[in-house]
Amino acid sequence: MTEKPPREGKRPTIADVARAAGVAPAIVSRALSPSRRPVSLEKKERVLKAAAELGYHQNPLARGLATKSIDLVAVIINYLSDLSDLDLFDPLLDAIQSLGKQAILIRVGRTKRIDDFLRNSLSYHVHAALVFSDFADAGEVRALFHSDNVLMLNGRFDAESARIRIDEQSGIDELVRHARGRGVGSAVLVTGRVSSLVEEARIAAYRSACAAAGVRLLSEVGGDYSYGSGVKAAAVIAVAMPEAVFCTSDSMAMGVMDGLARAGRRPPADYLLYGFDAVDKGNFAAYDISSVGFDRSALVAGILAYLGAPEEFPAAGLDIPTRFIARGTG
Amino acid sequence: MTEKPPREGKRPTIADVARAAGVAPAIVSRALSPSRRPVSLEKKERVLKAAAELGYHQNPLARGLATKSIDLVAVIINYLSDLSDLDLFDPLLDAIQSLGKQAILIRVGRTKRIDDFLRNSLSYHVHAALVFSDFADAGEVRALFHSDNVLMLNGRFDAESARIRIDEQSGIDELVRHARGRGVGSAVLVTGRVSSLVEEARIAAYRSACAAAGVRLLSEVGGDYSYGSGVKAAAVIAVAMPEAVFCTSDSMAMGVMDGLARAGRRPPADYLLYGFDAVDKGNFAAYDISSVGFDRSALVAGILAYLGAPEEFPAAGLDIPTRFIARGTG
DNA sequence: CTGAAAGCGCTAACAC
DNA sequence: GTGTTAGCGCTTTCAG
Repeated sequence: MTEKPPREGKRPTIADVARAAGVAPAIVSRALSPSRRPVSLEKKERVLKAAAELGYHQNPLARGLATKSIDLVAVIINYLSDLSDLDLFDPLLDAIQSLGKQAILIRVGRTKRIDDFLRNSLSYHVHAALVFSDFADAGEVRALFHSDNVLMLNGRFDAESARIRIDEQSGIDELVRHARGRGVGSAVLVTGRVSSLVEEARIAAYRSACAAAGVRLLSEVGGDYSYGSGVKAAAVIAVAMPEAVFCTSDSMAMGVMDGLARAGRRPPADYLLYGFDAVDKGNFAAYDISSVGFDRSALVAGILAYLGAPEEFPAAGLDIPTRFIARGTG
Repeated sequence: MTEKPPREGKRPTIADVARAAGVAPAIVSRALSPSRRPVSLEKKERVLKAAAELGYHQNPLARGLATKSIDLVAVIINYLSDLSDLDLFDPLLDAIQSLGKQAILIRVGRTKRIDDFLRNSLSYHVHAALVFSDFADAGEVRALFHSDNVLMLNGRFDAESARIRIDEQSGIDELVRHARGRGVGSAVLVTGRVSSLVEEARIAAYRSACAAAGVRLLSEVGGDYSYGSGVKAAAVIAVAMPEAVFCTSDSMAMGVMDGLARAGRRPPADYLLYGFDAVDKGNFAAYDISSVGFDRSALVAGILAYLGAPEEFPAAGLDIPTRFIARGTG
């Protein structure tokens, strides 16, 4: 790292490199461009040498202003709080960076005013936006971003938007059939934040799967995806013990398990327990919870494909299938 | 949202607003600036009205180029994988955004070439960088960033760098004394990635605490902070069962607990088990692990103070004390 | 208080 | 293949 700006205190610019290499600034721009642009080999080498000696680094602000594009991907989430987030976002960050882009993580929390986060922010100019948060539909997001490269992963897509959908119905059907096969006639469903479209669809999937399999849904208990809310739900469930408990997150299932253990009820002996997400990072021996999962690397690969060539992404979107994953509790 | 750019397909610029309001571009710039700059109230109102009608949004790239600053905070981490990361980064993101800034998350993984991620990237021009990853020391990071606002949170600081240090020794001393008080004479230490400076210091703290308290450290078993590595470590530990097991992460402690349970050994009856981090999100009933923790909101508050006014940050850095948190296993 | 003009550092278009 | 020129959209002197 031979840092040696020509003018003290200022970083070298393309003009400095041009001067040092004895060429025009435009030549430097071309020589340093990743795509092959017309420059003689000899000059290119001179430029590269001069740039290295000066410790030159391109100013992405200036480039972004000139090209109207920037290698930044906005990742819009509600929270970073669930165990399953670790499984997903760590490899996702890696994937984004492998493309030479960087991720700007926007956590909208429970506000509905997503544009407050974007007003005058860089986010307007990102290469692409990955929308996991359900607090925005496709139209809103498109209006918010300068970029049209918006990938909806929250279920709130429309005909114009690129999307990846996790097909939860398939895995849920399988799960409920499995429970039925083990003699379950009635069950309780513990839900997450019901205002979410994804959660709404998930709940509907459980209802239809239960109806189809002949499992009676005794009640639905509201939670917030968290372990603590599962523990709370257990208090309600314990009153009229069902044969099975379906939870729309693994964390809640863990909570239910511990909550019901206080009442001396343990799966799978006393009831069958099912989670959702099939998290790796939370697959502890003490909570060996049967669940519904999908291939996360397939999701990341899909996102990667989108980021690499948004225009070639299938117009119909991508569907990632889910499947039932049998573990110890059901 | 009254979007109505004057020229089709292009976002309105400051010039468009100026034209609509019948003033000069400079006036618009001043009127829209957050800091109070000389503009007559009447024109300011005209500008604000015109901007709203046109759906004008400032272009941060252009502003950044002109002002050489941008409201972006780089957060540099190794991985996003531990349970404790959820406890920290969710509130941290919230805090950064509350300042009107956005976070760009840089995951360096196990590469040592951190600058590969930064080369020609926006990161060079961030308002500040928060360095959690230990793959860079203070000097390297300062050289990498255009900004001098680098906050070291990885222990690798020098006299010039702002820093927040988690004082782990205090909590570890307390923990070991606690174990000694319960009759522990010998113990095994399960460590994380030892190439990390923080981990190195943590290990040293355990050694000195054990020496001081009169606890014999039988051996040190290498892990990688993860649950799985804890399970593996248990196989080694089971051979010569110690009176206590100290782990440098809660996740590993959970793994050790499950691994030793296979051999029929359970804490606290058969041995005492201690973790590190005192994660909230992973504080499950089945893993009620005694641990060392610190006030995460104090850390976030410290970071917030730094971001708000880096130059006023105490030159001596900030120390966050840790304390022993007694739970069920020790 | 106002506005013209000069950049910030880079790329794209156009001549040569 | 090369160099010149003209912006990208904004802020900031600096006269008025």
